[in-house]
Amino acid sequence: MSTVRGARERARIEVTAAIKDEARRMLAAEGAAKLSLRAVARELGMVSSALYRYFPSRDELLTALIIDAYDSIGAAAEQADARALDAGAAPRERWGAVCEAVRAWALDHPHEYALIYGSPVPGYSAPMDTVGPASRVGNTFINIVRAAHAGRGLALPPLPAVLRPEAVRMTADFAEGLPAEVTAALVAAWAQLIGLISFELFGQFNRVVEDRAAFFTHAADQLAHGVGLPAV
Amino acid sequence: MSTVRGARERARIEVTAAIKDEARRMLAAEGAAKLSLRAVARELGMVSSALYRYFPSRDELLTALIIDAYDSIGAAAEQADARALDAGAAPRERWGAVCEAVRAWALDHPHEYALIYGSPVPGYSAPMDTVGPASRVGNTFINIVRAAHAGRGLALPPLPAVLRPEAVRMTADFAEGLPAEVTAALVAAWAQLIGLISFELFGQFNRVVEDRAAFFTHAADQLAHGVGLPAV
DNA sequence: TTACTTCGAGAGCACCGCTCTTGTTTTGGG
DNA sequence: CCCAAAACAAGAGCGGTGCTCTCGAAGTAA
Repeated sequence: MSTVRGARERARIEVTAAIKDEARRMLAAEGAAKLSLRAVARELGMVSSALYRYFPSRDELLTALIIDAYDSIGAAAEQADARALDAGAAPRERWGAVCEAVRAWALDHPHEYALIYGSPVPGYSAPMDTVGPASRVGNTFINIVRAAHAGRGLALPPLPAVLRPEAVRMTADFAEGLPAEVTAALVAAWAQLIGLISFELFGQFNRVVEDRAAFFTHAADQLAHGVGLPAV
Repeated sequence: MSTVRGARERARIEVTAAIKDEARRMLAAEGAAKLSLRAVARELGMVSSALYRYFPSRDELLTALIIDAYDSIGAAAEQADARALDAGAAPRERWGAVCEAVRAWALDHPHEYALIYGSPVPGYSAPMDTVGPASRVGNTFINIVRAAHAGRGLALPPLPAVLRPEAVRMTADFAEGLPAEVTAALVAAWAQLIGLISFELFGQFNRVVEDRAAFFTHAADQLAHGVGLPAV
C-alpha cells in the first residue's frame, strides 16, 4: 500500500518530515510560543509561503507535533512496562516503572510535555486524530490493573453511592471487564500523576519539595495503593 | 499611608487599574495567547506606546494578571473554608468544601486557571511577587490539616524510609508543627487536586468521565483520606 | 506533445511587541 | 509666582508574525 508513486510524492514526504523535525527542534529549544512558521522555513532555506503547501496553518503543525509527543511519551511508557514485565515484575512494580518513565520523559521533554498536558494552546479542542495516541499511556496503566484483576490480586477501592457506575464511562474497549470502582480510581490516579509531574515541571515545588525524585516515587506508589494494587 | 498626593498619582492608579481590567476582560474572553497590548490600548482609546508608561512589557502585564488570579482563587478557597467553619464543619468537610470551591473557580475562570496552573507562558520562572498570593490556596489546606492535627484527629499517613523528612521542605512558617509524613501527603494531595481539575478543564476527560462533579467529589474525598483526615 | 496539477517564490496585508522622538501637561522647589 | 524637571500622550517606525494571492517553473498523466 505504501508504493511510492513518483519523485513528487517522495519529495513531499521528505519535506513534510523535514518541516516537522525542524519544528520539533525549535519547540524543544524555545517552547511552543516561540515556534514560528517563518523561522522554520528560514532554517530550511525555503520561503514561508511555500510551507503552507504542507501544513495549512501553524496550528496544524502544532497538532502534528502534539500527536508525535503523545506517541513519544506513550512509547516510553509501553517500553518501561515491557521491560518490567520481562523482569518478572509484579503489577505494583510495573506501575512504578511506568510512572517513573513518564516522569523521566517529561523532564527530558519539558516543552513537549507542556504542549500536551499544559494549557491547550492551539485554539481549543483537540482534534480527533489526537485521541488515539493520547490514550497510549493510559492504556498502559489499564493493562497493568487488568493483569492484577485477572490474577485476583486487586483490592477493590471503595465507591461511594454518589458515584454511579455510569459516571466514569470509558471508551468501550478499555473499560471492558473492569469494575467501575477500579476504573474510577484508575482515572483519578492518572490525573493525579500528571498533576504531580506538572507541579514539579512548572516550578510549583520550588522551595517546597527538596528531593523530588524520592517524593515522586513515594507519591506514585501511594497512587498504586489507591487503585488497589497490592504491595509487593 | 495611602495618602493620595495629587491628581497625577490618582490618574496613574486609575489608568493602571483600567488597563488591568481591560486586559483581564480580554484574557477571560480569548485566553492569554490572544491578549495584546495594542488591543487593550485601542479599547481604552489610547495609543499603544502610551501603555508602556504603566507596564514595561506584555509579560509584566501578564504577571500582574497572574498575581490577581492567584489572589482570586486564594480568596475563593479561604471564603469557602470560612463558611464551612462557621457551619461547624469537621476538617474533612472543610477539605471538601475548599476543593469544590477551587474547582468551581477554575470552571468559572478557565483562562486564568490555565495561566497559573497550565504551562508557564511568560518566559519561564515566576517572579518573587507571585509566591505570596500563590500559596494562599495551599495555606488554606494546611490550616485545615493543622486543625485536625491539633485536635488529635489526624491519622498519620505512612512515610517510607526512602523519603527523608528533609525531602519535603516547606517554607518555615507553614511546615511548623506538622509531621513530615503529613506535609508530604499534603503537598502530594494538593498537586493531585490540580491534576484532577486540569484534566477536566483541558478536555482530557472527554469521552471518559461522564458525571464530572460526582467524580471530583469522590476523588477529593479520597485525597482527604490520603492526608489522614478522618471520615465524618 | 499537450493539458493538468503541484510547487516555490515573491509581494503584500494586517497585526504584533517594542523603541525613539516630539511636543504638551503636571509637579514641586527656589 | 515662575521655571526647570519630570511625567505624559502621540506618532512614526523597526523587525517580526500568520496568512493570502499571484505568477512562472516543474513534474505528471493523457
